[in-house]
Amino acid sequence: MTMDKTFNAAEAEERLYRAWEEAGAFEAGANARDGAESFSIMIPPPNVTGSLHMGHAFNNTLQDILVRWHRMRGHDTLWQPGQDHAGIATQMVVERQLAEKGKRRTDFSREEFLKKVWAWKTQSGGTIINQLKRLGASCDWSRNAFTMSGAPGAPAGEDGNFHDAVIKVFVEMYHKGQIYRGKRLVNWDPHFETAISDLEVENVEVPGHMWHFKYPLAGGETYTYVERDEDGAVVLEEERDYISIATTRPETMLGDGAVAVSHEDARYAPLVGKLCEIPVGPKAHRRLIPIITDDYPDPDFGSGAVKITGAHDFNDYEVAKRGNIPMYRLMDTRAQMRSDGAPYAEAAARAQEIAEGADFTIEEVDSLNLIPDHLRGLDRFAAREQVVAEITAEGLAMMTRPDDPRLGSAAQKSAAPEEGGEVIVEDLVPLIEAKPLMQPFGDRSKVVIEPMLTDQWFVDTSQIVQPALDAVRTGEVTILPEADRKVYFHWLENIEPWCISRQLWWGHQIPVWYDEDGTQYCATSEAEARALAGDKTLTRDPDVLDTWFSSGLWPIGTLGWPEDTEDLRRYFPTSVLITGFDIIFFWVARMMMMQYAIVGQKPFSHVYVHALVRDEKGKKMSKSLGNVLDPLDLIDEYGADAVRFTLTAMAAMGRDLKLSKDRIAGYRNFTTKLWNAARFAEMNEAVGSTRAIPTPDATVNKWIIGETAKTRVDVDAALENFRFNDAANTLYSFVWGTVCDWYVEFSKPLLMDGDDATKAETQATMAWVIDQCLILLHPIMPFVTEELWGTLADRQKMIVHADWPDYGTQMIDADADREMNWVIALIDQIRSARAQMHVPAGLHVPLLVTDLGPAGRTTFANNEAMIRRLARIEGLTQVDGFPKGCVTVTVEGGSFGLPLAGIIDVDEEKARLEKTLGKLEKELGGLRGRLNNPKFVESAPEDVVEDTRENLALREEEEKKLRAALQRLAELG
RNA sequence: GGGUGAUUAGCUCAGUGGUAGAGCGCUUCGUUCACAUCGAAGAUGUCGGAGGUUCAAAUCCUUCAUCACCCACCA
Repeated sequence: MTMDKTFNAAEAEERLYRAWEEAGAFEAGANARDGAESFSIMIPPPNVTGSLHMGHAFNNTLQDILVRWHRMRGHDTLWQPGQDHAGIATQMVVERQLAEKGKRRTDFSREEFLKKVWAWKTQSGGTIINQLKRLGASCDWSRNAFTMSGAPGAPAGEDGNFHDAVIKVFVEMYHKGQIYRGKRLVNWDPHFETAISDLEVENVEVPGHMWHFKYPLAGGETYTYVERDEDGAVVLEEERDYISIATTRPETMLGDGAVAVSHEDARYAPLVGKLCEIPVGPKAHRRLIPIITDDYPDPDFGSGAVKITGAHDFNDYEVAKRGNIPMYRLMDTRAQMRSDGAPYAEAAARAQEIAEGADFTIEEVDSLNLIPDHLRGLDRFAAREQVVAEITAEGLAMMTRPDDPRLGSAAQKSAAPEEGGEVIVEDLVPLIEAKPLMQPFGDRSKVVIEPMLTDQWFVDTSQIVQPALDAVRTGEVTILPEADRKVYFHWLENIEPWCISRQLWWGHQIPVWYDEDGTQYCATSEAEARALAGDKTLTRDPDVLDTWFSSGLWPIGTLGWPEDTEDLRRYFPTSVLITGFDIIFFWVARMMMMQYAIVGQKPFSHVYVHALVRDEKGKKMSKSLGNVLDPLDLIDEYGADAVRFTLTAMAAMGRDLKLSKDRIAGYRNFTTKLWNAARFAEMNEAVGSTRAIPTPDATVNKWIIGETAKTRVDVDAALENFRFNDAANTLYSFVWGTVCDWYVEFSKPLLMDGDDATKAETQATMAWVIDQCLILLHPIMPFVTEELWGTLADRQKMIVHADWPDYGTQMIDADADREMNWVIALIDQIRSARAQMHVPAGLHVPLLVTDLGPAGRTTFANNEAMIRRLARIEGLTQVDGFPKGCVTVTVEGGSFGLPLAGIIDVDEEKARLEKTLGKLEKELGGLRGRLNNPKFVESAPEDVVEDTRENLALREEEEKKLRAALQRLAELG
């Protein structure tokens, strides 16, 4: 049988993966030794809507390396796969499909809609599984989990415990007082009409505008406004009948409950406790609001006076809570100005009573619609234009931008300096936009988030955060790299209540029922709630839970909790979590809190946080930039092994990796190199399935066994410490640089011209070495190694279950090591000299030697065939002195000459030797300088001093020989 | 505003106290029977600047500069 010249990845990968699956190679516990320790990893569940992107490829390659490594080591290994139901993202996909048919979600009942989502999930949810398989991920697919398995309405085949686990956790935490419902200001997404958490919004700065408006004082009252500079000198003093308010959101003026100034702001001190008028709305019903003090206003910013709109701004919300200021909600769920409730006049009248001190409740205030009738139903941005235009027309706008198209001609007039337009400004105004949603519809919704006062469910994180902090502080859970510990601590130490309710349909519906009076009944089922409620009519809370609430239970939920399962005992707590830095808060921190809160144990022992995959220019890959590299395309082009190896080799801890196709091509070449080394072995019958470590006589064979042992030790140490790139680079240089460049070349004369015994032991050694390469590479490059493993010999087991070696550095033969290093140095020197002297490749010349001692002579003789072949020389000739026109090379213990008179240029040789000498002298200078420094000899460790001395002696010897060679050249010239 | 990281060969990056490295690219040579997705040889660095600690600094400390990211953001 003849092997092809290259590995056909496209053909082999699917076949090999199928073979693994058919053999049950990835099942939990496969290849485990009796009584073996367990090793378990939970996959970060990709969104069920997702398709494999570079981040997944990176993340799962690293997991697969660890999993395959542990499995080969005979550990009881589990890689738990699964998908996340991804509330918003999934609902969005299905809603878009409906939109194409001109339908909306609300055209269907909740049950009908959910049926469609499930149908979509059943049909398309497996996409990412197949893509992970293409990458070679060795998950136990028989256990594939889903964060909504077992939910009501789930079709056949979607059964499981996850829903029950989620509900049980909610109920338990509710009854412990760790979950509560309350009216709070939350980030509201007006497009999806749901609350989202702080983590799901992104602050972006866009050019905006800050308006300054006059709020007239009640009853036409006036005061003296005095502004001073830093030294207290008066810079402005004038009578005013208004207070100036700056805002970026004029439309929210309709909901102002007060104006706040700093306690220390002398300018406004006379006004505190008085009323001012909101300069918007029908003149007959303008509302008056109190001027109060609070710590929040900064006297140096804007006018120093802040309007307080508790229902639509996070800072105002805090002020309003402190000062018992009513919070008037202005918009509906789509962020359009409210059109519900009583007419404006009625609401405004009631608001006026409240402003003047009447008692009120949050609910009552929330029911008041303070939108003037002509603005009702307008989009918030249209309302803003309208409000600005109206105020401006009244002459109450102080500063504005004359060219602002939203303002119209009235604005331009009012901005004229003579009419009190003080300064023309354009500020950067922070807006809050929705974060990018998940794949495949990755573009952000672009909708501007509206802070909205709504009833939501919260986890009181302050009650459950402590164990999550302690675990990392004490080292019970380790986080790598170190820098990410700080990120983790910082967030948890400043944690806010976690809003877990979402106004969606797709998700775990909150297990709380209300009776007519609004009393809550939290229970695991409606029957249970009914039992609590007696004969009252119950309605269930329509909200669903934040996706991260359920994925926070991923470790225990996938292992069968709340049942006390065998799996939990075997695989929990899990060993390692491998994840991207972008979900430390979303997921890692929450899993920590939740697992401790529910089962009182850590979810995992180690967290390895990896960085982002960027494009070759260092840009984040994004659809809008068009710089996305699709891992599946790359796998098609270069093979999964090359893609995996590239990601592994670039996985330096804590640093983003810039991916380029050149790099992948380079590692594809590496698979070809490995393939051809194996092909060479096969052609020379250096193959076999023996597992015993060979015990050869030939030095070169002893040497390569020691090199292999070093490599195994280094690879294990690297993987033990999550230094994936070290593992990859160690293997790369061993396979290419040591095995292919040297050992295979050394073996050729032995295999072709050696005696039978030498040939046989070399075949055996090479077979073993190649097998070791395959085994050690298998976790990183599973496909090509499995293919070669099967091609080279009949095996008892596939390589996926091959025994990971445990031999160590005791296999290094120090004499063999020294000898081969000498041989390699000699060959290097001769090659280098030949190349620089332009000696034709075809010319083999004798190697002359004057001063090689008996030991060197033996070493040379032992390896003569190899040296002759690789350095292209004829035999060794003892001479009394080198003839004229001889190229000289020096190695430890001797100098050699290549008689090339008439072929080489004497001047070139002289230049070459002088260059070598120059480098040598620089080095000698350094060495001598150090040894002449008494402090160095005193302070440096003994072995360092000793090494330096030895090195100096060697270099001095070399220097002598080089000088002699130069001397001969001089005589010649 | 707070925090974290980065700055090393033309490019992308390893390298946490002891003689500056890899891959890619570049130059020269090579059709020897594993591999041209290859081989051999070669050039290229005041390790961001400035101080300091040390016998010894790319590495530790201070400071500055530039870049990146994260968090919180003044109405």
